[in-house]
Amino acid sequence: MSNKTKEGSIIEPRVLKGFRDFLPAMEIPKKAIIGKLETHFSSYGFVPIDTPVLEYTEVLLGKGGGETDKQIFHFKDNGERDVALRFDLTVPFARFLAQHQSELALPFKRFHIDKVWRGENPQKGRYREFTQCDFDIVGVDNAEADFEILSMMDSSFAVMGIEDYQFCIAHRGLFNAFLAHLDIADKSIEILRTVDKLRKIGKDEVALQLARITGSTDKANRILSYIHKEDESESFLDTLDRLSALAGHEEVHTKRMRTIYAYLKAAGIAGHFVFDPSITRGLDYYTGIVYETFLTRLPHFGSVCSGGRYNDLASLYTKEKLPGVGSSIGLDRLLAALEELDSPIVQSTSSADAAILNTDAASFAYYDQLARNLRKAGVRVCVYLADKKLAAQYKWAENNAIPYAILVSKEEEEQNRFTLKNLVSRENHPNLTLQEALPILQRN
RNA sequence: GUGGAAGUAGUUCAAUGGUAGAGCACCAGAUUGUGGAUCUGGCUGUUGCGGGUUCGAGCCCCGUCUUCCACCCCA
Repeated sequence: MSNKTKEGSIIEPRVLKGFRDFLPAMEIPKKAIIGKLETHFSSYGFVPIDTPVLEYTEVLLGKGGGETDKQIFHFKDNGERDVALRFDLTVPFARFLAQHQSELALPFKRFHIDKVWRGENPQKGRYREFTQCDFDIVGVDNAEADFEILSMMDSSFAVMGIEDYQFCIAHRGLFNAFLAHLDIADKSIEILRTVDKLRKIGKDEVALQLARITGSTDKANRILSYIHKEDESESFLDTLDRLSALAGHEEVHTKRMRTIYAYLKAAGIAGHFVFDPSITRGLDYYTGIVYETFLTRLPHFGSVCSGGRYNDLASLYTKEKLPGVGSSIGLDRLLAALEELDSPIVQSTSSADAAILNTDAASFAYYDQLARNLRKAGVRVCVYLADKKLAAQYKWAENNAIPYAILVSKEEEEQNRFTLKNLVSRENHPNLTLQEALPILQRN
């Protein structure tokens, strides 16, 4: 294989707009987070699944709206089939459920961490290829399932080591009941999209746009009073009462939200959740509770974890009733935000706990044996493979964020001992046995 | 997809249309194989890419690619 064309010119190495390579400095923390989430999801009894990256276009476009159509990567495959890259993990999951429902025991709780593709124009924290971490519960439509998803969102952020975040919750069903009460349910989608911009363009501009959509200043003001809290400190339950009254004393959805909040309270995590009636979500398939997550120090980055209840999604593919609720962490956006914040989470890039330096190439077999013994004890260790001056070897270890060097003199080799050197403090621990070295290495 | 801004060495930044520079980083050596000092030398580069105008383009014009911003939408 050659990287040259027939003319002998070198092909410019490049990747598509919105697509990225991951160097170890970012891939290591990314993989670490994924590992933590997988362990965490499993601890709740969620199970992993996988689905194809490529699907029939009609399967993915079944519902979701015109915007999805525009953003989906689709093309003809070599057999002239109309195919598309998955736009999210939720729609393929609905297809998966319809296809395998006889093999699944409901309620079914699954997680799925993988890449999705959208043909949007990229920006910081916004890519054409990105990883979503989905977790969903299907087969039950109740407050307990809604709560468990919210509870897992909260504990997932704790597990990832992220602080300063806020979950903003609303209820699509309650809002639709409110619109029906105002007799403008037919304009629902347009209104939802305008309401969603409150955070960005402010209430005056939203009021103007709503008046244009509904043709009524009065209705626009009533929508505004629904989505905009005059009193920022209004409590979750007070907001709920106010919205219920505005929606003509709506009962069903209000009661659901009350129960969910009671569970959050009992679990001691209610403080991370605020009722934000302006959260509506752009995707059309949500029918109940919806939520977005913002990092309080970087709100303009947008939501890093969103989702909601979708009771009719699987109805595209089956007559069976398969209500679901779920959430998705936007891992790439989250990593971009953590990088922006100089978070220690994206700075832990060490490839090993210790490097055995090459002070005598003739001793390689001994170094290898020492490395094997350390690995058996659970230490991540590598042997420096080139034959260079020690200064270069220290530099190499430092560039790889390896905290300890291991040096073996002739005398130490004969006694099966070695010197451990802390590469940050440059402190030496000479003449150690493996057993003596382990506690020092394991402190990290 | 639409509109705007930007793109120079690995990186941070200079250069009126007139010969591509500086710090840091990197590599080699002085230097002894347990490094952060100093000195010497070196690569720092087809100025994102391709055309055009011009005696001459990093600079002006057109196209294109990428990044960033806004719209749209979203994780």
